Order: sequence, then C-alpha cells, then structure tokens
Amino acid sequence: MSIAELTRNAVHVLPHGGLEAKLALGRPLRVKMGIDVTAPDVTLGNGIPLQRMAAFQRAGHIGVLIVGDYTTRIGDPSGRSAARPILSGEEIDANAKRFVEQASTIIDPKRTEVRFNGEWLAKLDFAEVLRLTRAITVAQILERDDFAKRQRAREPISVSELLYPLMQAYDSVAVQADVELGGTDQLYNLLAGREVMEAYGLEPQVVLTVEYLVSWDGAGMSASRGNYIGVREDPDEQFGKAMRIPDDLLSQWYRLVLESNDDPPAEDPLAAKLTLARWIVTRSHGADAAAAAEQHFTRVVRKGQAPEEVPEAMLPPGDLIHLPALLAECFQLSTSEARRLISQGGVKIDGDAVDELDLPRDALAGAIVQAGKRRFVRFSG
RNA sequence: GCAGGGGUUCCCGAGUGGCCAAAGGGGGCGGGCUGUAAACCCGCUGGCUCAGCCUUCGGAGGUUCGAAUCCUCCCCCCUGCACCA
Repeated sequence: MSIAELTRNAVHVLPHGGLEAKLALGRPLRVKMGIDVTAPDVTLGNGIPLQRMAAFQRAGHIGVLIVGDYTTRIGDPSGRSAARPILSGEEIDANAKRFVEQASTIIDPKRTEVRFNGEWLAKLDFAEVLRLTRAITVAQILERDDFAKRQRAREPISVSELLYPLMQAYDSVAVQADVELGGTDQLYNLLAGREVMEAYGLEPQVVLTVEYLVSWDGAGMSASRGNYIGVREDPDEQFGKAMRIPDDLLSQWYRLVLESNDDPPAEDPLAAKLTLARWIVTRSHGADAAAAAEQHFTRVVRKGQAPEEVPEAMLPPGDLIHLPALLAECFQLSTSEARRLISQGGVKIDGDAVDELDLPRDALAGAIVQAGKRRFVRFSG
C-alpha cells in the first residue's frame, strides 16, 4: 500500500514526513477518528475519512473509533450548539453500535477498536484537568477559525467550549493514537491533540485531514443539516439523492466518493451522475439493488410513471370521497397541504390531474393516486 | 448588581397601533421545461368542516373599537461596567 493511497484526498498531512516516520516503525499504527453519536446515521460525508481508515486497515493498521459519550452526556451548555442534544447512556450506546454497523460498509470491523471516551474522561479529577489545560494557551485555542470569527463578531464563547478541543486531544493520549483522521474542519482539534500528547510525553500523532464533501445544497454534508445520503439508506433514496447533486459538484464527488483518478465526462453529466449513483448504491446494497434502483429512477423520475410496487390503502366508507382528507391521511399531510397540492395540479389519478375536492367512490377504487412527484398509493375497496 | 441590546411563522431576518397569517432571503413543496431528484422559469409555503372561520410574533396580565407593535410583571439570551470575596 502506497503512501499516496493512504493520503488520497488529504488536505493536510502534518507534520511533513511524519507519516513516513510512523510507517517506518514497522508496527500496526493506531489510526484514530472521532465519531458523532448524536446523529446515528453514517453519511457519505463521514465516509470520506472512513475510506482513509479503510485504506490504513488494508495496509495492516488498526482503526480506533472514539465515541464521545462523555462529551455528549455532558452536553454543550453554551446554548450555541442547541442542535446538539444531550443523550442518555442507552441512546449513546445504541447510536454507537449503529454507527459501527453502518460504518462497516466502508471499514473493516475486525480491524477496528471502538472506545468510549467516558472510559478515561470520567476518571479525570480536577487536578488532572488543570494539568491538561496547562498543555495549551488561550491564545492558541482562540486562534481557531470559528472562535476567532465569533470573537470578532462579539459572539459568546463559553469556557466549556474552549475545553472541548482539549477533551478530544486527551482522547488521543488515552488511546495512544499514531494518526488521527478528520475533515478539514477538524484541523485545529487534531493539532491540539499533538500539543497535548507531547505534554504527556507521548510521540505526537500524525494529523491527516481530508476534503469536506459538499452536498446538493452547497453546504458540507452533515447529519444535523439533513442534507445527507446515508450509507444504510434505502437504495431508491440513495440513487435519487445522488442524482440530485448539482452537476458542478460531480468532479468533487468523483474524486472523494468514487476515489476516481479521472474526471467525470464533462459532456455527459447525466451519464456521470448515473455512474456515481450506481456506485453508491452498489457499495451499500450490492449490484442488484443498484440496478433495481436505477430502474426505479428511470421509471418514476425520468418517465414519470408509477413505480412497480405501489402501496395499497383502503378507501373510507361513503359514495363521495373528500380528497383532501384522504390525501392527508395517506401521505401524512395537513388537509391544507393536500388542498394546495390539488390546486397546483400535483395530484393525479391514474395519470390525470384532478381539480375537484370530492370524487365519487368509483373514480378512486382501484386507481393509482399520485401526490406530487414521488408519492403513490393504490386504493382498494 | 447596574446600564444597554435582544427573544417574530422550519431557519435567517423585516415589521413600532388597523392595509399582518406578518416584507425579503434560505430551505421545502408543486407546476413547466429538460430523456438528471442538475440548471432554468413560474407558483405555493400556520391550521380548519376553506369565497369563511380559528390559532400564531418568549410567558402572564392590561390599555384600546382594534396589539407582533403601547403599558405592567415575569422568564430566557447577549454586550459592557461593577463586584475581585
């Protein structure tokens, strides 16, 4: 395994020559990566550093996934990150288990160690915390980009937030990391790990950051934003979402997700995207599922036909059916939403748009009703 | 503790007594177009028994024919100052 493969898509590999030196040790390296257990789904974005971990594993090294259970349980009291909920122990355990299971579509679980940072953080007493805080200065922490920005903007920064990078850094001490992986957003935290390891008399870890995957909305892909493709997500969803990325993101996705050495064919973005979508589904669910998802996409999205499998539902009693109520029931809409859909021509019965709110029973019985682009139901009764 | 600023519909953010279910943007949804869920154009975007009615603008009261807008009390957030035990 070449260094080039280990560092594919890397933005920073620090310090220079550090990785070569670690590899020269001739023993399996411990390659650390932190995971966010507040969001249980592993996304294609998580997949980018995980793919690096997988490369290290193929070269005989050990992946170490750190579950920030302690950090999560304490929560972020600043109120700034309200998006980060405080979870119970059971939820964290379940999410961690789920993360590892999902990540196994990419990494090798047999060569992966999963550690919970409560294991060591819970044991730190105050004196030890003070020792940890001496490893780094306020100026160093405030150098970090988002802190610097917030300071300039006179936005609040709580002391506990300043401590977060230190906790993560201490994880590296505890597991004796040789390498730590992360997105470019993690650069500062990973470097803090080096400082702290050194303060604890350890050989500092090598820091390896990879490019951040940009999603269809132009923002970084993250579970909390909801702009993600999950590695365990339904094949049709994965396929469709992949087709949803803007054409000009294709080359990044080819590079980061496919790990392709070639650019996608610029003259045929559709074909390029289909290739990408197929590949993503194949990695998660296999080639058969990918073929089926592509068929589904062709049929439903490109040709605008009903899918092969349409869920069935019973019509309510009565000779005259009130459509808004029926749609609201079937597709979990408010009746106002259902009315809007109808008035906008988004509701079709056997392919024909409807504009009446009440329909005789026999117009609906046995018919396929479509609400919007992708919601279908067939009524019986 | 003191002074000042602020809490608005999914998000950001206008709105200082009626023309406000509340500008604008984002997101989402729908339609058109396109053999992409891309791009582009148009529309919609609180709820309901929907030409009308009901509930929203941190919370509770109050003034008024009428309040997101004014008053009172309360809760929460931010900034500065003070306290430096």
